[in-house]
Amino acid sequence: MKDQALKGHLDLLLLAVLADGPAHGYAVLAGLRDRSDGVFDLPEGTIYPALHRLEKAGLLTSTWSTESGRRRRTYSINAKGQRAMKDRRQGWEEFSDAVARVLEGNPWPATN
Amino acid sequence: MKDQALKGHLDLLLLAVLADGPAHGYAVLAGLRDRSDGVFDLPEGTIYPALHRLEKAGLLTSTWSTESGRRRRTYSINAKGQRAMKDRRQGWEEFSDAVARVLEGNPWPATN
DNA sequence: GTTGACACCTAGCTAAACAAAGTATAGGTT
DNA sequence: AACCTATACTTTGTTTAGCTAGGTGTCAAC
Repeated sequence: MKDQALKGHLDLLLLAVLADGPAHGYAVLAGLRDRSDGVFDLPEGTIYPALHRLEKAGLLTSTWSTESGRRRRTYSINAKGQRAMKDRRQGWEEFSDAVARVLEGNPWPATN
Repeated sequence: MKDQALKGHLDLLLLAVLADGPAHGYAVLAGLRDRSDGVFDLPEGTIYPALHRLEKAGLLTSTWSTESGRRRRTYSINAKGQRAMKDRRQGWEEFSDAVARVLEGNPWPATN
């Protein structure tokens, strides 16, 4: 994947993964990789701070647990997060549609 | 449009506009705005440095002219730029397809 | 004579993704 | 026992591209 391509779209991806059910960071990481067929194989240094940011913004809540000796922080999307996801999803649609229109080419003769 | 959403995708948009024919910076600005139905209404401080960057990268060439008293720098996409555009276009497809897959939701039961 | 569209420029800021390091457990291999 | 890999989480600091906010100048309209 191209450098910088993710900028501004990661939040939506994380929210979308967590919208299917609570998951801990490492599972989100794996879920994102699998769902995107390997395109979004993101480093931990990307995903953990992003989850912290989303929790701080009040879109996620987290709870600690221990599964077979390993500490896990499980994130759940809340109502505010659901709303934010819908907003960002709409934003994504608008964005990608606009890109598509630009890529489609010029609808009027290139006079000037 | 969301903050940061453009990061990493602007080059493709500029190359796509210029692929329809040479244009000066301000015309690229307007073209992008029109083609995207106002979604990409970008400030000059975004577009001019980006065009400079692309020229420096050898994807565009520019020539100065004067049209009714106003200096214009007209940019043309060259062969290298055409190739770069195809690459980035493919990158965009891959990226947006991957986002779409993630947004589609979980294809397997959310056990774990 | 001021406003607004046209047309260009750049220094400096910001924020988000990332690299790179660290901690720690469990399980398998040699 | 020593080693490695996968799991699981954390944080500091770097990068960079878009944007803010200013600047220069022309022309037409009011």
